[in-house]
Amino acid sequence: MNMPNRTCIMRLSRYRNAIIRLKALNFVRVFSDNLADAASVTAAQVRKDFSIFGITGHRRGGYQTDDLLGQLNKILGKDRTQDIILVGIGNIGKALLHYPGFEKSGIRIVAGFDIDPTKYVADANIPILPLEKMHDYIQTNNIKLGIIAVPDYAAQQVLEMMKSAGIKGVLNFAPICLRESADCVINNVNLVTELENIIYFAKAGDNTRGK
Amino acid sequence: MNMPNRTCIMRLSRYRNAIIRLKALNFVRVFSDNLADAASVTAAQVRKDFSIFGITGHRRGGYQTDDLLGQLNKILGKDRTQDIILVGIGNIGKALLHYPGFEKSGIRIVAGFDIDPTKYVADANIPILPLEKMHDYIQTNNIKLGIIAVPDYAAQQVLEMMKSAGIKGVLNFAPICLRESADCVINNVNLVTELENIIYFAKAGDNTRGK
DNA sequence: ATTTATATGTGAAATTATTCACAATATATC
DNA sequence: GATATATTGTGAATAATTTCACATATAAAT
Repeated sequence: MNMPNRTCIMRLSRYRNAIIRLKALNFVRVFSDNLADAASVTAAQVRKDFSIFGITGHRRGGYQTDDLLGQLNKILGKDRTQDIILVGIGNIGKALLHYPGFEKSGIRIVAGFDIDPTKYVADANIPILPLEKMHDYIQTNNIKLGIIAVPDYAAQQVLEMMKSAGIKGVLNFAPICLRESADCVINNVNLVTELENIIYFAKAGDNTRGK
Repeated sequence: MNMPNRTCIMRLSRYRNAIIRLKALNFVRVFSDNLADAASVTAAQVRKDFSIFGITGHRRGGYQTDDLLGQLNKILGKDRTQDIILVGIGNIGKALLHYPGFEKSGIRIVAGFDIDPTKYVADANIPILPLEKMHDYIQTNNIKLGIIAVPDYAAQQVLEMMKSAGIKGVLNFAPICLRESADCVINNVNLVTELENIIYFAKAGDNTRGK
């Protein structure tokens, strides 16, 4: 059995999104070709991805929509609520704090942290607490996931704090490339970089770019 | 000469970020190994990436920091301001509207659009206009780039409107995978998918995932 | 000026990811 | 029930990407 890589898991998420839409259209079963269209990949890729996880369908019968969704939910951790903390209640942080997509998807930001006292709101639905309290909070509540949305110069330090408290996975929006280590997975999302990418390829005119 | 792919351009952006930081530390020259560290790649990768663009350094002397930054700026479109429009003034849209990283990086959101009249602010620094006015605006101002931050069900339609008006590159935050076409580059950024990715690999424990 | 040490630039090799193609088999049809 | 048809599952083939490794050049040292 092959190990899935990052892009494979990303595709699984896309398949799941597609299945949810197809279920809403009363699809009882779904074919690799349908998912391929919805996720902009080939049907062979869909089946290969499924085979990594031992997901099987029926020859000529495709996949049972409900069954498939259940299996993807399990793989992607959708079988329970995922608690996560957010550090940096600035521009991006505030938007993430109230992003409805997270709640819809079983991801719950349980607390926010900042160094700026004017940001503190201890009694809110999602409390905003002093950064000094983060370590305790993580340990007391056994949090394993974090989002970093602080300025670049503070990101590395926040990461170290998170790791020392037991965080195992981080989504980083600070415009600096945080390095992942054996004990902590990192996903760097740099909004400027994403835009620079489309600027480049839009300028190039023809978009014959790879994956 | 090889064609650069998406990940190559993303790496170039990272190298650029690193160079800016190193310049602030008064580095006059920089080695592939330095950039590799900062961007979490290998030194050979850095040199291969540069060779695609004909960027050369000096054997045993590395790269002149200023010169290198200039070349990367040119490739990434930093030699001029990039004007871009934003559709969807919701949670994420508002954050992007005032994201300081864009301005710092020569990216200027020139107008926002929404279907909700309560969002309109015609006389603001960045005007928020009715969606019906987007087509004209794009053509009058010769805009080539757009950001989509609308709900999933509206994203495809907004994309079609953008394309018909002449947009050539789109950064999409709606949680649906928009398909790119020969005349328009698309970058899909799905926040939930990004998180699901770290949820999966953090749970897996060891993070021996590929690129 | 000569030597030495070190970093580049790049083909070749290795690795990783994707697509092809088809046997196996289940569904649908008659 | 038999037959035709469509879709899976997967090894093999291909393609893409990354790493290796070293000849080449150049900066620094003596």
